[in-house]
Amino acid sequence: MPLTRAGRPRLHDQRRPGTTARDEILDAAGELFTTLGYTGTSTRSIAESVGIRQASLYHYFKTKDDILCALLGQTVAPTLSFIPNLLGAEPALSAAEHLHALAAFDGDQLLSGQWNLGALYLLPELRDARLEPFWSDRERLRLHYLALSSAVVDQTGVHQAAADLPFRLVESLVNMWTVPEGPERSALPIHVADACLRVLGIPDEATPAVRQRSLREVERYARDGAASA
Amino acid sequence: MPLTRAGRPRLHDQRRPGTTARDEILDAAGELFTTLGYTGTSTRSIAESVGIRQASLYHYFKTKDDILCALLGQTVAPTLSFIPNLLGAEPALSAAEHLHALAAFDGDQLLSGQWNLGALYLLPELRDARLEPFWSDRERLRLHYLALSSAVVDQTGVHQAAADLPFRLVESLVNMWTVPEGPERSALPIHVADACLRVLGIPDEATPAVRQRSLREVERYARDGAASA
DNA sequence: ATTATCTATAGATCTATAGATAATGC
DNA sequence: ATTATCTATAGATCTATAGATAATGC
Repeated sequence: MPLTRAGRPRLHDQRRPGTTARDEILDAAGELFTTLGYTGTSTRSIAESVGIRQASLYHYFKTKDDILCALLGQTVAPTLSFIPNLLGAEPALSAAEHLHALAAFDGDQLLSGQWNLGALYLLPELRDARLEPFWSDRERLRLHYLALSSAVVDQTGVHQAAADLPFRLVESLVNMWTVPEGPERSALPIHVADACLRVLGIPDEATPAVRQRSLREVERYARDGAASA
Repeated sequence: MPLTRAGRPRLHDQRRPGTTARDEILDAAGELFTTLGYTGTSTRSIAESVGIRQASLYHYFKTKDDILCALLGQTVAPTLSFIPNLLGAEPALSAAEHLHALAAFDGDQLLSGQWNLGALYLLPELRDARLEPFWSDRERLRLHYLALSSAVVDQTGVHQAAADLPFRLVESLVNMWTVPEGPERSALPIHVADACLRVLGIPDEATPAVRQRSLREVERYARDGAASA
């Protein structure tokens, strides 16, 4: 266990959490990209915020884009890999239960990170072609929400136009980062998941039963499923 | 009626709609800021897109910020000035009717412009102090949604956490600009307004009556109110 | 004279690369 | 030898200003 690492020493002590320099850079970039935007954040400001020189970033990332891609990879992927788990639940989940569990898990992902990484998807410069893989992941997620919601409105009789709204409701959690950390904020994802049901025409009286089954699946995954993945 | 205007002639013909150079600039900036972001748009690209030289922008706007401010002024203000009209309706509107009308009008504003100007509020660089007046206008609007929604959930028994969601649902229309222009898209604001009621616990069966009264107020304003303002 | 544009440019960035330097590891 | 950092810098931007120029208006 070396007391110091190989390579020329830094001029400044570590300022950012993370066991590797790469993680320190991603932490700084996560904060700056989400607060100042991608183009609004210079590689120099990232480096300063880590406590290294601007050129040293390029030892870990080929371009500024690469830093953004590494951050984006942390966002949609966990929710996408949660989906097969819901599809395989025994006994099978109803569309409403599946949707509720998805919304609760996804919402929790969006709010629980150190920085508001979900907001990166709202940056206009992200529409660029080089970032297409991340958009198509997100689009797959949206279509999954849409299919589940569509099945629900078929039963409740609410207009099909409502089927896009659960995805939008969960997405809007990225605009709720102003809520201070605490029990109120932690409860937001479940309130939003409940709201997804109401917006599709499921009466409020029917939600406790759906919520109970849904949260059981989410917690089971948090306990077993994620560990085995 | 002069055939040509005073001042040195431009090198290129007009490319942008608008009767004044200022409007041409705002049109170009509206497109570029909403698609590439604020920092991602250079003053040179705005000028090129208008068909003038970069320095000529500064005859109309003191700084790049000034261009953004002029665009932001076009967004929240119309909805805010619609509110007194709803408060003065005779006979008085119920909270649900008032909320529905507000959502339908606001949603229509967000979708009907030439560019997706509502998305400017999602740009992270906008959090800056110099743009504070626009944020506080938007916050006033949010609190109005919140008060109305709060009154509705008091009656339906749905959890208070739902009271922030109608504002978020309407706001999410800025992420629906991908829907192609046509009847489906024009119907979105009303579907979202309906969804605001369901999310607060009003059953779908009760919405047609609310919608009827709400849309009567919106149309009355479109006919008389806005003209007199 | 006034106006709206133009050309030219200052001075401050910005990203990325080249290559030196100062540690550890073998 | 390998690694992680550093210094230095090229070349391409970017915003904003100064001042020339080519119209109309009186």
